[in-house]
Amino acid sequence: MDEGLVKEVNPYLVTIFNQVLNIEEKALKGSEFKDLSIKEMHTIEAIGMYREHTTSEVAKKTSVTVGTLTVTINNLVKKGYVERIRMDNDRRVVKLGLTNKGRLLYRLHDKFHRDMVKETLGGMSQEEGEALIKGLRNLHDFLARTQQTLNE
Amino acid sequence: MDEGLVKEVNPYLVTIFNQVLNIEEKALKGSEFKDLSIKEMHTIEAIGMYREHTTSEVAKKTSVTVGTLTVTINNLVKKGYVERIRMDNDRRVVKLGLTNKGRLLYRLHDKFHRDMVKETLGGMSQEEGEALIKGLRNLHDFLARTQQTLNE
DNA sequence: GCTTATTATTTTGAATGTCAAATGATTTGA
DNA sequence: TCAAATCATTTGACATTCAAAATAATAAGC
Repeated sequence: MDEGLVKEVNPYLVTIFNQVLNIEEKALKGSEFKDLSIKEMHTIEAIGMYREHTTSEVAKKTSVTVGTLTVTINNLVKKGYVERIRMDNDRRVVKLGLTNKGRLLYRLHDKFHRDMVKETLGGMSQEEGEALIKGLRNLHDFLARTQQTLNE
Repeated sequence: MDEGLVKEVNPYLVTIFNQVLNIEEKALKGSEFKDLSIKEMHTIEAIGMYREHTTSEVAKKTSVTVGTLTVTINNLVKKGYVERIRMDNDRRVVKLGLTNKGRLLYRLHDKFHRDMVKETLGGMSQEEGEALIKGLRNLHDFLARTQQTLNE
């Protein structure tokens, strides 16, 4: 593999990271959902459209402790985006779900992501698109392995 | 462009973001630089190896306010990674530079990024690698345009 | 040369995000 | 039954962040 490509990929990755976070933050602040931070947005994203995730699961997905998540959820419940449902078969367990307001926001955010990806793939052929996916999959798998190693 | 690809790219991007941050955080904590957070690490990355960036420039690059950056720099100076040099020709301006300790860390972090990218590109042909770059470039340009629009 | 505006940075106060440890509630298993 | 395990919440201490105000230096206009 050409060393020049390696040099080129790195700055793109770094910049893209910052850009995405920055844009999402600004888009939120300019919308009807300005009472939310980007962290809260991503918690809503992790909860998702279907009431199937427990506190522990969402905490793992967002890489925070359950204690931190509980605080976040308290705020989101207060603001009307999330609801807690305690399970009847095991009353220790709480499932998290989005309210109608939460769902509306979820779809909006999802659309932003879709548009971003569509734009990325726009002007690429089917073959190039598949190569991009392959690259992302490689990256994803490498990261998963690395994460595994660090947790041992 | 195939709609299926769009659906596949999105989850990869989201997961990759979280993975990278998580791994970098853990790698730091397990190294001799455990007195640094991931945010501080990225500030050092933005300052770079050559003493040429002002406070304002680095703040813009890392997407925080100058006030926030000043606080961060205060800590990094205290910990011995960064030094401030006030310019003689315009004494309002402060240029930020890395100390030897800072440079050592910078190179270590840079190596991590390079390994990550090498692994990503490993097993890909030259053509596939170029497609990945093209995708990243499209994404980067789209984000830059979006950011521009939001700032108007 | 003075006054005013501009530019660059720092300080401050308030809100949010974070973790580790302690606590509460419930279930499981011996 | 009751001790241990599991799931979630609360609490206390810091870290991170921004907006706004304060400070400082320089430039511009008269």
